[in-house]
Amino acid sequence: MIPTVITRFAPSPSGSLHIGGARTALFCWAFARHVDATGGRGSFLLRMEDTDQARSSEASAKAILEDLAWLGIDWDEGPALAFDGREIGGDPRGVGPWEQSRRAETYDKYFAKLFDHGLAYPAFETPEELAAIRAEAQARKETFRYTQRADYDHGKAMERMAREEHVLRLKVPPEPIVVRDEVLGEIRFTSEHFDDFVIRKKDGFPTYHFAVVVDDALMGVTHVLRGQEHLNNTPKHVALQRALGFDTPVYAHMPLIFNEKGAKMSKRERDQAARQAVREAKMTASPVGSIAQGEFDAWLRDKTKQLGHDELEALAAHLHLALPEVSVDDFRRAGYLPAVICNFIALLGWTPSKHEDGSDREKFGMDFLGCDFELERIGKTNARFDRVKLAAFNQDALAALSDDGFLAAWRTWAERYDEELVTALGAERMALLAGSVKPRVKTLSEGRGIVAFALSAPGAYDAKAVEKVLRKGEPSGVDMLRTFDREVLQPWEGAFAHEAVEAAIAKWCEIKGTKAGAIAQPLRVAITGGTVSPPIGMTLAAVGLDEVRERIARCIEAVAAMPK
RNA sequence: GGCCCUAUCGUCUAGCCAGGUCAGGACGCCAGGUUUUCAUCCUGGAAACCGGGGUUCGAAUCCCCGUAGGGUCACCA
Repeated sequence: MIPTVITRFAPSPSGSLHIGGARTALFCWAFARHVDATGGRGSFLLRMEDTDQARSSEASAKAILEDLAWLGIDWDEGPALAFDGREIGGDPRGVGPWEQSRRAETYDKYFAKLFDHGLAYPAFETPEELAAIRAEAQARKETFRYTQRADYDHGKAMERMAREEHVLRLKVPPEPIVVRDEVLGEIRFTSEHFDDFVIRKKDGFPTYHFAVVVDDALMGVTHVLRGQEHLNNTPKHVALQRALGFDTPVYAHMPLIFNEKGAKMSKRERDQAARQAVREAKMTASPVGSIAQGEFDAWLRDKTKQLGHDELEALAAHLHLALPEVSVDDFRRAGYLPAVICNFIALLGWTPSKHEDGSDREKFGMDFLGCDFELERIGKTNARFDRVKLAAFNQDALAALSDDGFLAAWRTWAERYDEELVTALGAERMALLAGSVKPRVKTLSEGRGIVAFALSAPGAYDAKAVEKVLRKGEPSGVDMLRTFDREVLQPWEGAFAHEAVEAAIAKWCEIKGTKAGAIAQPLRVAITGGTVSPPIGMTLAAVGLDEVRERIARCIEAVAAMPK
């Protein structure tokens, strides 16, 4: 059965998949699934726009594929990828290849068609010449538009083409173009606002505008969902479709995702944050070995320059700076759940249907999104990316997991991004602590902080806690620790398990006629150095009997040595 | 600067298209409560229709003008 609706996501493999791209892909995916759910047949296809030879890389293409797959955004047609037991992609209709760099023959055919019909013509100005003309126009406060020169001579142009570098431009007819957009309505562009734009670069590759129109048409794309930054490109694409005799697909331009500052979220955000911190710290020498001084200077001066991921992380660590997550991979490393990311970004610019009882819906999974996604509920206003709310969503989702489910997610994450934690903690203690970590973290990466006490003895004791919990009172906390150690820990028999410890503490307190806090807090300080930790039984069990007694002894000693 | 888009709590938004509700929800914030700490959890609260004109008995909702924000102006995509 031939799909009735075909959507596509066509990233440029020149970096990592950022959150805005992920949302575009998600909406394209969701719309295709929605068509499936309503009796039609939808297909979501993935294409790589790699016509920029200098910037594109295969590594980036692969990473983008993986990021999408990890998010659960599977493409029906496109590059093949095996991920997590799923076989994604393929070419059931035979409309590939999916990399534009491999479609040169196809483009050449359509270039020839346009050229033969006099709808495209060569131009010989160099980029420098064009830049000069633009600068002149700008000095006169005019906008430069390229139109065919009055003295254009086709015969001469043909001759020059054979021996001179040139581009191909589309001869755009002087008529207004009305774009029908599913989100924004009808938008009228008058002809004086677009020019004879380049469709083939001097290296022979098509420009984005040309490739996108040809590929969308040949691949049967029926619905183009993309960000509003493309709105001004649309009349160009429509002009091209007319020249080539293609149908115009349905367009839906969605609102942009903004950063905290209210500007379009950009891949350069992390570098900007780091650069600002460096300036504020008045740092001039590269503090990280892997960043050469020359590179550091250039990066500091040129705000378009980006450092490698690891270099940037190292620099941020040196500055004690938390870099904002921008790409899908950033969020993955930080320990956000893919379903939460999808849920959250779906809410940026789109609203789900209400619950049956009329109340607002906010939390939902991919299955629901695939059924519920309708174009008419896409909004028009740009949305600020609220990291705090995303974190709250992630925390809720984590908390909703069963203990085993959380453990699995935590371990999978740690095995990939914090191998040392897995080794140091061990499978058993990780399982023991998972239930305590679960309600205390917003992201999986925060787990390490919660279990830090189990990894090593405190290096120092919080002064305030020592004063309040260990020194004050009669008997003092230190006295309580001594007695507790002597009466409960020293004679301990059997497994030193969470519940057993908890029960022993409760019983001991009853006998002593004190509140549980009177011993729990001193124990916390002795074991962790501070007053905050998981339930006391769990805290002790995770550390182990011998180590607990050792830490108590060391704490008592340390407190005695501390100044009052 | 030209063109294009947009405008409801601090933020994401419902309500607008088919004018009439104390303008609803979520995150955050504040105040209580539960709890051996922290976190979780529960209850309550403050918090918005950008401004000005119209149309109308009645405007967040329709129209116009301002203002503000954003996007875009490449041989990048």
